[in-house]
Amino acid sequence: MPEQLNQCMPLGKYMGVLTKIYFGALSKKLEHLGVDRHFSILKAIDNTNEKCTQQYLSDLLNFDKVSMVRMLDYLVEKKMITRTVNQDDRREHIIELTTKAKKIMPEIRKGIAEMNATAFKGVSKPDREVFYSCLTTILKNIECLPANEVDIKLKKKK
Amino acid sequence: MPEQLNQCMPLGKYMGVLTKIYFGALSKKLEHLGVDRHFSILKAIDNTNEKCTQQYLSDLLNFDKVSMVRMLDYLVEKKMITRTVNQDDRREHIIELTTKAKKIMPEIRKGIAEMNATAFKGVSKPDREVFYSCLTTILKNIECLPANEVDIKLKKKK
DNA sequence: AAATAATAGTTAACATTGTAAACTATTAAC
DNA sequence: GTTAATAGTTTACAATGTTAACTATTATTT
Repeated sequence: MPEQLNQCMPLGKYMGVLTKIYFGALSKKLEHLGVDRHFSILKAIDNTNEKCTQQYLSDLLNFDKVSMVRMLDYLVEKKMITRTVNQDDRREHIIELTTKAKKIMPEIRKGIAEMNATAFKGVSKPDREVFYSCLTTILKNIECLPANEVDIKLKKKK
Repeated sequence: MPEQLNQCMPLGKYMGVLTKIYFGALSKKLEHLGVDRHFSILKAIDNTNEKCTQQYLSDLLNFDKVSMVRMLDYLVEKKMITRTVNQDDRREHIIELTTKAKKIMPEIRKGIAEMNATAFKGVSKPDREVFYSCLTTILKNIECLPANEVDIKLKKKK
């Protein structure tokens, strides 16, 4: 059992492996749609009721905007999303799912649900709630760093 | 609060930022020793009583062996570790800290402890225990995947 | 004992993501 | 109306992951 958080980093890596596993078949069916983060992006777009801009997605999923541009380029190329200029604020691009993407959303949701079921097998519901609550606290703590500790610029939004 | 694990991935990324913050000064003092994972490696070597081979470190810290070679190359270059062939099994290399590295271990331990204190601020001890226990279960669940789901090769050790 | 398989480590090539800087276009603020 | 801020893009570079091929050494098999 890890004693310190700096020994827990493989979680992200392993979840990447899980994603590959649960979306392997779906990925092949979709001309090898990238598997690592693209499914999370599609789900996030689908979940969003308000206008979905690239900045919004970057903030929500915590990808930097350069990587977001690259990933959205990829999804456009794969005909999974469309990018249209927002006429109310022409700096923004509205991201929307194509019909092709909408059709596979049920499979994506199912894959993500199965992934989570596998990960949390044997963890009780209350424990799971504590886990997510801790995770939330940690993420908050980490984002709100004491100003005296640091190069402030690390805290600033890019 | 995240509902599903695939939305929690920034934890690893943020911990990287924290590492940079808590080791920024130390890093500068050490001719800009890389900050992201090198401190964890040094701590792992220092913690190890048994013989410390590259394979052992890869397994412990969950870095693949190619990356481990690169990072150890870097640490050798920075004169923080030595690599010596194990005369009992000449395939293995024993990794040891140099005196230079041993001297800064207290600072590294302090930095890691402060990092964890920051991350867990406001999380009760029992909750923290549940958190780590969940994390352990999740990591176990993810490593022991049901064989019918997958490309078995993903499970194999590299 | 010799052939074969497995292990530890290395190297090269490539893909992905993060980061920083410079840039355009557009909107907001003074 | 000038200046500042925001959304997005592009380029270049660094770090890590992945695969495959490779050497050297040790263990296993026959």
